[in-house]
Amino acid sequence: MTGQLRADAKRNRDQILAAARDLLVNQGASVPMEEIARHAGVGVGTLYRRFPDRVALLRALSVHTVEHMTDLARTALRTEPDAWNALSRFVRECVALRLGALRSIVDPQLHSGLQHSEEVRSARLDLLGIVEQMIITAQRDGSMRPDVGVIDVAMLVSLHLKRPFDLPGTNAEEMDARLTQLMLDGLRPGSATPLPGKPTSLADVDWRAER
Amino acid sequence: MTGQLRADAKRNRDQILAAARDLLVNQGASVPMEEIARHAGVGVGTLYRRFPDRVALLRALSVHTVEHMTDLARTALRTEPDAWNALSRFVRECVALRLGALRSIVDPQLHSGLQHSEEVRSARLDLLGIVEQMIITAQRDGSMRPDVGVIDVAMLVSLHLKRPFDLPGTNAEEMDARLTQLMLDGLRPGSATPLPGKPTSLADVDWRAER
Amino acid sequence: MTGQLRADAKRNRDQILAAARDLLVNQGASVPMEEIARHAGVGVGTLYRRFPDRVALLRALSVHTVEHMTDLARTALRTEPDAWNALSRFVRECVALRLGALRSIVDPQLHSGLQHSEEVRSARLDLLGIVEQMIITAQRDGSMRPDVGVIDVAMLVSLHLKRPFDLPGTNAEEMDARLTQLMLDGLRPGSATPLPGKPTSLADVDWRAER
Amino acid sequence: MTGQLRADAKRNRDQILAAARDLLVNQGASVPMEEIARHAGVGVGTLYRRFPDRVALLRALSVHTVEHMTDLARTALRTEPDAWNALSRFVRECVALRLGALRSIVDPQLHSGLQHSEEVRSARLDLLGIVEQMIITAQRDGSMRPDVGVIDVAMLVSLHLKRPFDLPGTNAEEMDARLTQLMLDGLRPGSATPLPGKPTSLADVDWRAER
DNA sequence: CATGAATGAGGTTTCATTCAT
DNA sequence: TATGAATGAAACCTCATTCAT
Repeated sequence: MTGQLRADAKRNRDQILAAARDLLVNQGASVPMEEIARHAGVGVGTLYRRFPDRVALLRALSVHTVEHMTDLARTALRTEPDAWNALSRFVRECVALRLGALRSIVDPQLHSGLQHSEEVRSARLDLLGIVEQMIITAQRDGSMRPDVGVIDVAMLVSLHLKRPFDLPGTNAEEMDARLTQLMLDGLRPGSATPLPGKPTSLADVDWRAER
Repeated sequence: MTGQLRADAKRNRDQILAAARDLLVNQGASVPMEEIARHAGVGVGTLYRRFPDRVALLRALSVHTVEHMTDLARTALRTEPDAWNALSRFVRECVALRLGALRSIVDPQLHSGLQHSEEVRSARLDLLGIVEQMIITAQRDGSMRPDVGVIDVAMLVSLHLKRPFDLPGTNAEEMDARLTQLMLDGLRPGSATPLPGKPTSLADVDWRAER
Repeated sequence: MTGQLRADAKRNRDQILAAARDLLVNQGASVPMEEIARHAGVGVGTLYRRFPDRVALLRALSVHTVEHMTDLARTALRTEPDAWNALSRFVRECVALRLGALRSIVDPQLHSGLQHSEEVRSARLDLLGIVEQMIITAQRDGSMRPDVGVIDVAMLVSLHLKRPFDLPGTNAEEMDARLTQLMLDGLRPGSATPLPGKPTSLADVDWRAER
Repeated sequence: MTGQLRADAKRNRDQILAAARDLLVNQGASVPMEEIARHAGVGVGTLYRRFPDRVALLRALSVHTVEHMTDLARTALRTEPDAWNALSRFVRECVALRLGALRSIVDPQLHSGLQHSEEVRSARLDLLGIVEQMIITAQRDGSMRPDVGVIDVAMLVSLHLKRPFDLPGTNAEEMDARLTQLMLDGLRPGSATPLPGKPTSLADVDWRAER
């Protein structure tokens, strides 16, 4: 009985998250709460009942998205023949789905770190752990240049989550695919040029300090 | 006397543009006009005298920035030994100066195309013309993969103008440099993987239609 | 079975009234209905089933409180040696219990008279009747100045129901007691100064007109 | 020239404070900001330009009012033949003008101490200093009971600032005057009954701790 | 009948823009 | 001409009340 009610509530919650994701990705970080509510087919009150304020919504969205990415990563790792293929499939999927909580939606510069709840942080660590594993294996296989680390890849991906602009004579999906491929090619050993500094691994980051 | 006034006016205009750039790049697209005016050391009234509204300011800023980029490109082309070096230096400089971060702020998607004044368009064409020239030459030299076009490069650069996030254990400038290098390596022939679609050249774009 | 239900219902009602009184007295007139419900350990729905709206709740609370005051008055009259002692004990008890703080919360000025249900009015008349009786007797005894009426006393008491503010170096109960005593001393014949106007007795009030 | 502008601004500020006082006194602490603005004849924006938020407005109102009271006190002390007369005139004037920032408008219980800016505190200390001086002198003269202190009087006055409710057959001003007189009579030596505790003087209060 | 989810009107606050000085 | 005050539309958020389960 309560289960029933919860079902409705859950559906609403999901619709809100979906609407928020759509609008944030397509129209930028300043979409009015009312518009999100409208798109989700609920009243503002409902939105605010689920998410006490804008930041809470963004946080929930982050977690949700990162978890989705983690699923994709795990599946890729399980399904693809080798680590490099897993990584590149994962990256392509993230870009195609514009799964951007890694950074572009919940932008540190814009929201000054408010979103760094423990929940977000730990979801992110899970994900990055898997990606790092892919990277290490691919490097061991010789299919990836040895001088890059998870953080390099994470940032690269997060940059590519920004939607490239539409130009007449250009197709958005194709553009995405091209740019992603160019990025992946840059991670290959073939044309590697020495990088300044050292790769940062997960262990190198002081997550505590990440204000 | 008018000369005096003009000088003052010019100084005001420049201060406003500088302040706007700083604030927009560092604090995001929603900086209030009043804050821009304050940082420029003028009243809002003065700001509005120079730029009739927010969009006009952003447009002016775009033009200004693109012109700066054009200077850099020309200089690089003149100074560097070959086209590839010119291109990579140009790209590095743009990223380091975060030039054109405005491209991402004054984003077609975000600001619904209002900024496509003739002025912006033509400044941009100038710039892209030079870049395309660099690309074609570099490709002829064999120092750049042949399957990319200006638009690919422009979008790639524009993605990299987004400031990567700060992580403890990471240095922002170094990070910038690493990511830029990875991007440039992806443009080399060494590890080129076939790209979907065809490269778009300047001539392929129907600039009229670019709403 | 209905008996059971009734018992439950009664308990709910009482819990709601108690919670409402606590919160209204301590946190002011703007306590949300949801918070009252929560404190009473019921859902909002239940609260609204018992009291159709906020005003109805306040009305019920008024009646409840006034009835409690009436009990105190009757008991004081029965127990104390004389009318003055009865009156002062009654007043002290009201202040100590902050009874009728609702009078000030459910304030005619504040809530535009909505609460003047017949029920409230008649409960109030009962109470004031007893108090007037105390006053008349005390005045006859010579223990109270003759130029004050029930309305004076009622208003005086109602003013003292406002909680005095806490100051470090001050004890709230003691402060209450001191101020109440000062008020009572003012009602004595000892230092009486002529008052402007005439005392108003119950009979002088046109309760019909009290919108 | 700026002086001119300031003059306008000043006038607006004063109108806002006046409107706020009226509405707060007559309609309670929850008057909408918009209504205050409307009554002051300005737009909401103007109100918010002068007072960053509701609390700031209340604070300013407090200071303003306390300063007015201080004027009244000083004048009374200068004009009246003795301290007791000065004190009672001062009290009567405060009540008549409903000058209530001492406590009833800016209610600690309602606004949880936010209003305790240094400005308010010091204005209040000034006022209380003068009142204490009146009290001490009056007590020395034998015209006031010796067992009360400033804090007693301050609280008494603050209680009386609440507007007594209108009853048909009753005149508000007269009622005010009667109640005030009763309070003053309670402060006389004539009918003094021992009070619990000790009087608190200004020096006894730890103003630092007054959260 | 109890519950708590949903609703939306209304209050608070911000900010682009206009206008008086 | 520069200034900053004023304006009001629009965003954010709260809460009284209704309604589905």
